[in-house]
Amino acid sequence: MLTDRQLLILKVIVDEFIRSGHPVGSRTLSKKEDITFSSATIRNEMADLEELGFIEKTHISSGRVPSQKGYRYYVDHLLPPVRLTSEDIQTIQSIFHEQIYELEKLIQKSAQILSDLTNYTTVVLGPSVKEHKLKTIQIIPLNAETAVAIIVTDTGYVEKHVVTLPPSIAPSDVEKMVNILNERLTGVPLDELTNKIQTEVAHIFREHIENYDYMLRMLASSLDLNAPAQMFLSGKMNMLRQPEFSDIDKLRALFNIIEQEKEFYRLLRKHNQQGIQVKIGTENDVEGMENCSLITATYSVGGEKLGTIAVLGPTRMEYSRVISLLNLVATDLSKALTMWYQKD
Amino acid sequence: MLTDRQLLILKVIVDEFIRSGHPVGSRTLSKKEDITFSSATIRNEMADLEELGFIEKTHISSGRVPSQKGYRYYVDHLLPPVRLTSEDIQTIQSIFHEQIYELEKLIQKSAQILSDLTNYTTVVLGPSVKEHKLKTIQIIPLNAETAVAIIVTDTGYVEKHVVTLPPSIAPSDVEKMVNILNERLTGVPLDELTNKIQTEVAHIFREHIENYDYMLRMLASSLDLNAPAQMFLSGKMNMLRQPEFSDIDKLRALFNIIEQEKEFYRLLRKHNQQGIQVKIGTENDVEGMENCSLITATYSVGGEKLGTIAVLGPTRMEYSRVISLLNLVATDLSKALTMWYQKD
DNA sequence: TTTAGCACTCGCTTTATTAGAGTGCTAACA
DNA sequence: TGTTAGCACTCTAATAAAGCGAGTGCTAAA
Repeated sequence: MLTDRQLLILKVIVDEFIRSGHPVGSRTLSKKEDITFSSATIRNEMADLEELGFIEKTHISSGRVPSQKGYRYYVDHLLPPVRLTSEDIQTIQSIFHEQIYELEKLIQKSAQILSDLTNYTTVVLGPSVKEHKLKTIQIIPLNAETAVAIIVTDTGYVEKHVVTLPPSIAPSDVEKMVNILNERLTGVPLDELTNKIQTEVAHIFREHIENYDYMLRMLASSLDLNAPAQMFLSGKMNMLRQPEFSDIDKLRALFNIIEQEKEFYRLLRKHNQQGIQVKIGTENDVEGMENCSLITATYSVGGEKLGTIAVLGPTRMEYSRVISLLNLVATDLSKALTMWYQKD
Repeated sequence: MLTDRQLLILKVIVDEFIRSGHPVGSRTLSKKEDITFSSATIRNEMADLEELGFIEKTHISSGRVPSQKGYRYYVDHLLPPVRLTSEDIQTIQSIFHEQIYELEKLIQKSAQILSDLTNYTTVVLGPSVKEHKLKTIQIIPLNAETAVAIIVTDTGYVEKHVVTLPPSIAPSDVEKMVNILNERLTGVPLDELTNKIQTEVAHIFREHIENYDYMLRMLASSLDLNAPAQMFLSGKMNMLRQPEFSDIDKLRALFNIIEQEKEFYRLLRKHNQQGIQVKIGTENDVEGMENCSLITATYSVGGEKLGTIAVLGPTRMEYSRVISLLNLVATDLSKALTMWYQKD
């Protein structure tokens, strides 16, 4: 539908606008090396491209700016193949060459490096803990009334809850309880714990433990992991550098969304298939993100999706570079995690 | 040195400037209810106050603005006694009436409520974990190579480290080790752990544990709590509302400081005596905080300082209100914590 | 000592002016 | 028929000029 020349012009407009941030005029365009025809010709073509909705004017006699549709087309069909500099590659691989033993740290580091390299904001949705398998439960009494319940998973994830104990409970009962729990529940995925306790543990408790009812309720409440999945954010402040957010009100609107985290959680969860996904402007379907694009990738272990890693920037984003970087980080992260999980 | 009338004028200028954010002129002042004399008189007095350095002009024919010295005098001698609204008081006390069993949550909540009520940023320096006493150490093997070491203190604080085990170690040895550690170290403050291990535990290890050397080093590294004390921040984005930071560059400078956390840590640590402390502008001695004031208070248990809670805002801050709120929160937090600790 | 009055100073807002970048259209050219 | 040069026109952004208003300092009178 679009001629080669139109495609060329569209591509150069987007490239140039991403580079400079200013609307692109026909004269500027005609001076680009790839362009062999005159500014008048370009003007004609631009009029067509505008009619088709790929580019827009900011005012009647201004240069052109890519529309959302234009960005979409650019991302889908015109992305220049960007080779990352070896510096970038090295920076990224350096984190994965270090021996890092903590999942959270590794993820946090990935997010940080990505936001540093892109100058945008990075969001990572951590692996859902629900599928991790219980390694051990410990209940450690702190004083007469309270104890801290600690759950450790096979991935090294640790969660703690401070709980109140019934005043009458015997220390030996707590110990007995913990033993029963570990005996029965080790290896069970966290999201099945509550169930399993009801079906398999409850009746044993009933036999052996005083106050079993109270204890069961306590367990249920502290095992009910309301924390859905950890979210890691890095480079929030990079948004301050983007000229599209030099307006303090827009900035505030955006930060509101970022700080809420809820929306992001939804957006990142949506991404289910493998590979890179680019959502431009209103495609995100979040009020206040009309001027933002979100590029997401999943990371996985042995083909099974673990979480999502994403870069948030203005629609005028360096798509090509960000996609390449994100791809690399996601791949390396997946590799690192696969190694990690294989140790079991 | 200052006449009563000058004091009155200074006070009204500061109050009015804090309220409106605009330089205060003699005519505006003369209309205030407390003021019984004419604008010309005020002009004369203002000239004197300016000469003494308490107020400044933003330009030659502008109204007056408090200087840093002016704020200082105001805070030291002219603070209007503010009675908090009962709403404010209720809001604050509501958090402390709930039963909250986790120290971190309680502190985080205090910070949040304070930033919500003041519309400024709140920083809390958590209790230094170093003085907490060890309740138990657990080492939970995850797979052949790694284990997670968990430290629990008498306050319910939990810290974890993923560690590598030497391939040759026997599970029974790990168990033995943990037993020895708990036997010898329970009740020892965290910052003495390393020491105690060297003096009391090392030789026992030597007798009973293979690879004792490696294990000791591992323990040392995972017990060396480089985390000095947790810092909780709340309401960072409130700074976006302050007109003094409508300039994006100033905003960025400030956020840089806030995100670094290092400076704050230093500032909050400095505050050692009891009571409220107000640091205005350059008194903070941090580049980029010339336009900010920091109001700090300590919270404590039984008279012993545990941590610091602070509100950061522009020099044009509602000192009176913030001081009252901070005072209340710090007091209530101390009470709540005293209750908490008494349970032992 | 206080106050009224007045000349004067600036910052801020509005209005004009201009330069520059860009467009659309037309007519001529290959 | 597609391409290009040329031209009139539009609009922004930057700069200058003008007027308003809030405020000052000084003087002289009460």
